[in-house]
Amino acid sequence: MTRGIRRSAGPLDQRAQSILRAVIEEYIASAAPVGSQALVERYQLQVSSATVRAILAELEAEGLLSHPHTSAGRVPTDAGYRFYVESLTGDVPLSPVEQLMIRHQFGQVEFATDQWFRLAATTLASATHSAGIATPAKPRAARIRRFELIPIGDRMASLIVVLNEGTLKQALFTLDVGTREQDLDEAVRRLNASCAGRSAADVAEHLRWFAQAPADDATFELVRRAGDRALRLLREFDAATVEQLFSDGLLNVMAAPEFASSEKLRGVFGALENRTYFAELFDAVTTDGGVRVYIGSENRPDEMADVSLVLAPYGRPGAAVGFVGVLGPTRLRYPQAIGTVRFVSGIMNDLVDHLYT
Amino acid sequence: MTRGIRRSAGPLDQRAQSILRAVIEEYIASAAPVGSQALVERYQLQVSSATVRAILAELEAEGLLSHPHTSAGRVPTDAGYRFYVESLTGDVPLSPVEQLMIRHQFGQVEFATDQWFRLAATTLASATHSAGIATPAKPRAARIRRFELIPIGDRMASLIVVLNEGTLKQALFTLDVGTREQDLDEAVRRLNASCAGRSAADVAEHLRWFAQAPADDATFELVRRAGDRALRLLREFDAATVEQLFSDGLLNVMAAPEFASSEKLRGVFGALENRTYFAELFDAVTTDGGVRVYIGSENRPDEMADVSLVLAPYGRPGAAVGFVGVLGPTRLRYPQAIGTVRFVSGIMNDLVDHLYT
DNA sequence: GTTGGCACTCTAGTAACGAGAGTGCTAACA
DNA sequence: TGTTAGCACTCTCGTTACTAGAGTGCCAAC
Repeated sequence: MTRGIRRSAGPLDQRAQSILRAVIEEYIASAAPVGSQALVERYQLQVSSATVRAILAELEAEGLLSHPHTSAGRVPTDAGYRFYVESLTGDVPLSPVEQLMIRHQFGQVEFATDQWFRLAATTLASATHSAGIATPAKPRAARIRRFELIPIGDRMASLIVVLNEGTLKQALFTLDVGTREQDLDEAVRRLNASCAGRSAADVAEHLRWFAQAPADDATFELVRRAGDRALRLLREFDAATVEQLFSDGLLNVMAAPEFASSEKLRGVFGALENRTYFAELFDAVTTDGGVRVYIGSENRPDEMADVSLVLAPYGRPGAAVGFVGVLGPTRLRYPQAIGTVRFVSGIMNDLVDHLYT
Repeated sequence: MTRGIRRSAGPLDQRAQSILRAVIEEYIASAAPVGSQALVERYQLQVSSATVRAILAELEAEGLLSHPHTSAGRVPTDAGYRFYVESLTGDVPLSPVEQLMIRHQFGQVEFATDQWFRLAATTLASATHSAGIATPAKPRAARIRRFELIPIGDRMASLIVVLNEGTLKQALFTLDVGTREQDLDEAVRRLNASCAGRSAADVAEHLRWFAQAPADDATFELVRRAGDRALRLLREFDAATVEQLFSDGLLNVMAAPEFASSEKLRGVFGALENRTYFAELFDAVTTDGGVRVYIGSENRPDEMADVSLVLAPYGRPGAAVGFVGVLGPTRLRYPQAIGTVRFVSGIMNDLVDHLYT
C-alpha cells in the first residue's frame, strides 16, 4: 500500500505545514478550490497573500496540492491528505455526549450478536455523515458445537449446526420415506457424540472412519448424510473470508457534490460489490491492529480512486475478527472519522470479549 | 392505488392503439422522444407522418403521451404505460433456455432456504437488466419448535429458538454464577416440554402461569428468563412485516440515462430504505395473488415517481408469504419483466411448497 | 524574506445565432 | 370524410463571442 509519497526536497517548515493544513481543512469544509486571499482572510496568517502564494507554489511542487487550472485555487492531492493524516492532525476523540449516545445504542443490542455489526455501520454513518461499513466477526476455524435435525413437512428436515460462539448454519435435508422422529433423534445423538468440538478437517477425518463402519443399522445412512452436509456447511463457512459486508449511509456519500454525476457513483457502488477486493482488505486490516486509512488512489480498484476508507479491526486475533469503518469522499473529515472508527471498534472489541470470558 | 387514468372520450381505435404501442416500444428502446417521422419509417405504417401527427395529438389529449416541449417528439405518460401494460401487451414468457438456466441455478441452492430470496433478486436483476428485489417468506404467526441453550464463555449462553419451518432466532443470555451445564439442559428440557408448538400469545399465557409456580427449584429462574427472552424474540419476529428486503442489480438502474444526475437516484435509494413503504407494499402484494405493476407516480412516495415496480407474491397464503420483483425506470420492458417475475415467483412457490408437503 | 502591484490566464455565465427536429395548421386531394 | 403535402412556427442544442471575476505568477521595491 503506497503511503507518504513525499520524497522530494527538504521537510516543510512550520509555516508551510500550517498553510497546508489550512488549505485542506478549508477545502474539506467548502468543497471548492482554495485561493491565497481566502486563506489570509479566514485564518489569521500574519503574512500577505503574495507570500501565501509562494508557499502554495512550493507545496504544489512537493506534490501535496494541485491546481484544477491556472486561475483556480488549490486542491489537496491524495499525497496531501496522506501527509495531513500522518503529520498534521492529532486524535480527535468523540465528544463525551456522543460516546454516551453510542454506548447506549449498543447497550440495547448487547444480546443480539447479529445486530452488532449492523449497528456499527449505522452508527459510523450517522456520526461521520459518510457511509459506515462493517463485517461480522469471523471465527478463524469453525468448530461444531452441536447438531439439530428438525423435521419439516413429511420428507424434509432442517439440519442445524451450531458452531463455536453460537454461530448458526442451516440446510434443508431430504429424508427417506418412513424415517421416524426417533430415528432423527438417534442420528442427532450419534452425531453430537462423535463430532462435537471438531473442526472441518477433524470432521472430514471422522466421517471417513464412519463410512467404513458396518452399515447394518437403520440410522447409519442418515448419520452419514447429515455429517456430509454439515461438513459442507463448515467448509463453506471457513472458505468465505468476508461473509457479509454491511453498509449504511451510502446516501450520505451520494449527496456529496463530487458525486453529482452518478458516473463516479456507479464506480464506487460497483466496487462495493467486489468481493475479492474486500477480502484482501479484510486480511490487510485484520492482520495488524489499529486504524488504517486508505486515501483515494491508494485504493487498488480504480473505481475507488475518489473515495477514502478509514478502517479498524475488532475482535480477538486468534479467535474471531472483523472490521468496521467509514467510506467517504477523499474530502473526508479524517480526524473525526478516525476518532469515531477507533471508538466504535473499541466497543465492538468489548462486545466480542464478553463471548470469551 | 390509481390505475387506468383514461376516462375521457371514446375508446381508441385499432390504429391509434398500435401507434401508441409503437411510440412506447420505440421510447423504451431509445430513451429519446419519438417523432412522427421516425414512426412512419421504422414501423411500416401505411400512412403519412401528418396522419400520425394527428393521432399523436389525439393520444396526447387522452393523456397517454406527453410533450417535453413543442418541437420534440412524444414521450409516454405513466397513464400511457398503464394502458400499454393492461391492453396492448400479452404475456411474454421466458425463453426455454432462460427458464432452464434459472431452474438450474435454483437447483443449486435447493437446500439453502436462506439463499432462495437472494438468488431470486439476483436472477431477476440479470434477466431484466434492472434491479431485482425480494423478501424472505414470512410465516404468518410464528410457533416455537424447539429451544436450545448453548453455553458460551463462563457466564454467557446463546439462546436459540427454532420456529416452524426451521427459522432460527438467537439471543445472548447472561447466566448466574455457578450455573452448571446440566442446569441448562434441565431448563431446555422444561421449556421444550411446555412451550413447543406454541405461538407468541400462547407462550405469554404460559409464562404468566409459570411465574406463579413455586420457586423452590434451582432452574426455575433460568427457565423463566429464557422463556421471557424467547417471547421477546417471537414478538419481534411477528411484528416485523418485511424482515429483510434484498436487492441486487441496482447498478443497472444507475446506468439508465434518466438517472444520470444522481439527484433522482438518491431519491430512489432513499425510498428503498423506507421500511414502512415496503411494509405497505408487502401487504398489498401478498393479499391478492398475481403479478402487480406499479408505474411511476402510482407509487406513493414521490421519490419513486421515476421508477416502476413489477411485483409478485410467493409462498402459501395461510402459512408463509413473501414477494419478488423488479425495480427499474418507468421506461421498463414491461412484458419481459412481467414474464420473468411470474416465472421466478413460480419457482419460489415450488420451493416453499416442498416445506409443507 | 516579504510585499504591493500588475499582467496574464482560465472559468463561468450570458447572449446571439443557426441548424435541425418536430409540431400544428391549412388547403388540396381521393 | 379522412388523408396528405406543404409550410410556418417553435424549441433545443451546439457554437461562438464576450465579459466579469477569481486567482495566479512574477518582478521590483522594501
